Amino acid sequence: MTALKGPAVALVGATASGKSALAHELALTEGDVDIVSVDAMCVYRGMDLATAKPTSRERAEVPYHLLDLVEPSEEFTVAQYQRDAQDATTQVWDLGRRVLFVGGTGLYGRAVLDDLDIPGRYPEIRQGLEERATSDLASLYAQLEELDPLSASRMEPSNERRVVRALEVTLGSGRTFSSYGEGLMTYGATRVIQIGLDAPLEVLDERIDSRFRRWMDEGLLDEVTSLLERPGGMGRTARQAVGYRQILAHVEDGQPLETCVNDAITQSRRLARRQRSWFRRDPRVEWFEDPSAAADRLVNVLNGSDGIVRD
RNA sequence: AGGGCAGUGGCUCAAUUGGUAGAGCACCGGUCUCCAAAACCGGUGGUUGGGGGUUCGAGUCCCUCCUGCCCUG
Repeated sequence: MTALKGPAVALVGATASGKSALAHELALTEGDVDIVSVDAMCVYRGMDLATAKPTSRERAEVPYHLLDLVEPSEEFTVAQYQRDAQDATTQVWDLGRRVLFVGGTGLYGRAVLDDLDIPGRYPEIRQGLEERATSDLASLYAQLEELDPLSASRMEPSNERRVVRALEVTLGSGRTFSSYGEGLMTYGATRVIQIGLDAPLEVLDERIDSRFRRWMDEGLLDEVTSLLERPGGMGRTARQAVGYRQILAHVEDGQPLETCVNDAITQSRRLARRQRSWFRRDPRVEWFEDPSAAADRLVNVLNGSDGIVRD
C-alpha cells in the first residue's frame, strides 16, 4: 500500500450538490484529467440509477475510475477502496495525466487522501463480540475502557458498531485500536486540496426530490428487480444504499410503492445532511456555492498555479 | 335524517380511577479509521378541533358547534 505521491485534489460535497456534473465538464475541457470516484455505492455493478453513476456516454468521454468494481452480492470495504484508489491514482499519474477525486463518501476520501492506517479484520473474534453485544453491550464497552480507554473515550457506549470494531481490532491485532491513528479530527500535513461544492438546503432538497422521481421514470424499479435476480442477489452492504433499500421494501416486503419512494427521498435528504456535516468539519475544505468559481479554483490547483508542486 | 366512532406537536400513535401531555418518525445540529448511502448522540416543537360548563384541578366528565369515517334508512 503506497501513499499518494503527488498532491491530491478532491471535489467533495453532498449528494445532488452538482459536483459530478462539474467534475465531468472540467475533465472534458481540460482533456488530461481522470476522475477517481469516491463513492461507496458506485463500486457496485448494476447499481446505476440511484447511485447517480456517470452514464456510459460520460464514461466514454472522460476516464472514470473505481466504478463497478464488485458484484452487489459482495462486501466492499474502506480498506479495499483505499488500495484500489491508490493503485488507480498511480496508474493515471504514470500515464502523465492528472487526477481529480470526486465523491461524497467521507471516510473513503479520508482513507486515501490522508493515507489512514486501517486496521485489519478478525472475523473469529468479531463474531464472538457481536454475539455478546446483542445481550450485553455495556460489558463490551467496559472491556474497551479497560483495554483501550482512549478509543473508548472517543465513542458513544451505545454505538455497537464502533465499540465492537474497536474491540475486534484491539483484541485481534494485539495493538490498541487507538494506536492506529489519532482519530479523524487530526489532519495530516496539508498537501490535500479539497474543494467543497455546496448549495442551499432548499435547492438540494428540490434536486433530490425531482432526481429520484426521474430515476423512477427511468426504470429504477426494474433495475432493483434485476439486481435481485443476479446470482448472489444483493449483499448486506449494497442493499443499504439509499434509494435501493427503500425500493427493496416494496419489491420484497410489498410495501406501497409511493410510500417507499417518499421514504427514499427523505433518506436521501438525511444523507445529504450527514455528508455536509462530515465535510464541514474538515478545515481544509474550501467551500463554494458557485460551480464556476469552484471550477476555476480546481483548475488552478490542477495546474499547480497555486504554488503546489507535484513530485 | 337517525345512530355509532374518532379529532392530541409535520406524520403515526400514547397518557393509571379526572391531577396542568409522552414516544417513534420527520425537522435542526453533532459524532465518525474495514457494513460509512452505515451506525450512534443531542436538540426544537403541542394553550390536546372551536366554544361553554362541572371541578381545587379536565386530553380525560357534561353541553354545543365544526370536521372525518362507519352503520341504518
